[in-house]
Amino acid sequence: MSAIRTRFAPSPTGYLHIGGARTALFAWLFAKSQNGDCLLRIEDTDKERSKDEYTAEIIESFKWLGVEFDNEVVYQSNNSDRYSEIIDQLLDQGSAYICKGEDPETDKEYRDQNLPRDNKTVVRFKMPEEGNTVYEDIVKGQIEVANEQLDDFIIERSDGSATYNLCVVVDDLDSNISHVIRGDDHVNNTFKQINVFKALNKNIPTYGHVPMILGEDGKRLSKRHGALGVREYAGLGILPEALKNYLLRLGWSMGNDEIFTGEDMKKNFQSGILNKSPAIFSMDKLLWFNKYYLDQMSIDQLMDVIKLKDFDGSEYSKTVIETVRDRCSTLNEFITDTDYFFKDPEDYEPSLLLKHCKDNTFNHLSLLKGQLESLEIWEQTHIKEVIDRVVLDLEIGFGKIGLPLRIALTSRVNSPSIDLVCEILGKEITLRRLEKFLTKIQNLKTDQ
RNA sequence: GGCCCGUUCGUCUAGUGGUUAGGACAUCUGGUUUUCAUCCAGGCAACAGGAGUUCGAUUCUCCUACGGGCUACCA
Repeated sequence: MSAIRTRFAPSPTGYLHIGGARTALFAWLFAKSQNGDCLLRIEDTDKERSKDEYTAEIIESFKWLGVEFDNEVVYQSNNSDRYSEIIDQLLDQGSAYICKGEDPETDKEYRDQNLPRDNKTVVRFKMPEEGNTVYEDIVKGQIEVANEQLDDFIIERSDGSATYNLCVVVDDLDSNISHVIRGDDHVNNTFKQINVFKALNKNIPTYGHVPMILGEDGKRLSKRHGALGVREYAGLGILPEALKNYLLRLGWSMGNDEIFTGEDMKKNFQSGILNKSPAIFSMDKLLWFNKYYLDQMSIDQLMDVIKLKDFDGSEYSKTVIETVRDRCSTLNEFITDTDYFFKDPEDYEPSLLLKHCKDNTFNHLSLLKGQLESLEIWEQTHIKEVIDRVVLDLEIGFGKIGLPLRIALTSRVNSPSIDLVCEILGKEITLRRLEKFLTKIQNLKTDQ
């Protein structure tokens, strides 16, 4: 009888950012953990700022995140007749009044005057003038405000359209919302909405206000400090599971546990607790979660989500992924850190050459190249033996020859073990790159 | 300014009227690694301040400070 039903109600005036995504996750989990439904409602009554493309982006973002809403998406723009109906009812029963839309205090004079409606007037809701409005918040506990603090707020604009605080109540009513889980920027609206429910003589839903997310500098999250859209995290190479897990842990906890997969979340959400205070976003920790989920994936799964032409399912591409996976904490790093496995370095950082190629580097590398050419079994251990021997013979440190070799083959100073890289690349490609590199640094020397 | 809410390591947090205040991320130090990363071991680090209540408060109450939110014919 009292089925759990929640909703997430964004206004399509921008992309879905992580704060909204987290609020939605909590509303969704609250319902799903109790066999309930969670609806998506697009609050597009602000015709100026609402855009269809944002609606599409929001829906896409949730699809990616793996948050699936129930029933049809509700668009407030479709419900204007219904809002007018309720406003008329409120007017008829004396719970609202027509006024000139000046400041709330002067408008109050029209409370009982029955002004004629025209295209200049607005409709205000009559707030109780005495007593308190109190409610029990699921996350914050009891919250109370004196009614004298509350203004008679506008429910119908001069153009005849209904405003937010009225639409919300009507839609929550019509959708049979049992629990309103939303951001705590709405606590003050709750007092207004509760009084509308009362005027309508309807049951008031249970409210739960989750605190906001703050940027890394502790300030309100905005585009300037890291309030990226959900889709942008996807672009950064973050896995949806990781973002979801991180967002959950930002404000929700169950003992000392950190890892919660999609199923774990639903199963345990009721056993955990929601924090009352705002939390600061940390990219470092998100990345840690991302690495964790990356580690759980098989090579085939990785190949599937990376979506790079070079990762074609061949043994070679699998080997590449296997050898670099420890050093990657985002999907994108699999792409940017493996290019040298698929094509010869085109150019080298001049500063790199300058720093690591000294006078005798050419001779050292030439010697090494000669030794590698005559190596019959092209395997890591044998390649390592060759390098070790050359290092020993020349009485130099490994870095004197290993680093230039790494640069020659990969064009960078960090890579997996260079002997392993040689093996994976194969003898032919290794020698080819070495040859090209030798020519390069020889010219470099004659240029000087 | 008014109103509402909040405050445990740098960050996310666990926890209790009596605890060596726990974990995770970050950081630092070792070990592994010829580089980087991974991995392993260890270290540093917190109850905002002041009054009460109490035999005893991080935990309960009040005040202050600080932080966040709201204060639209936006949502």
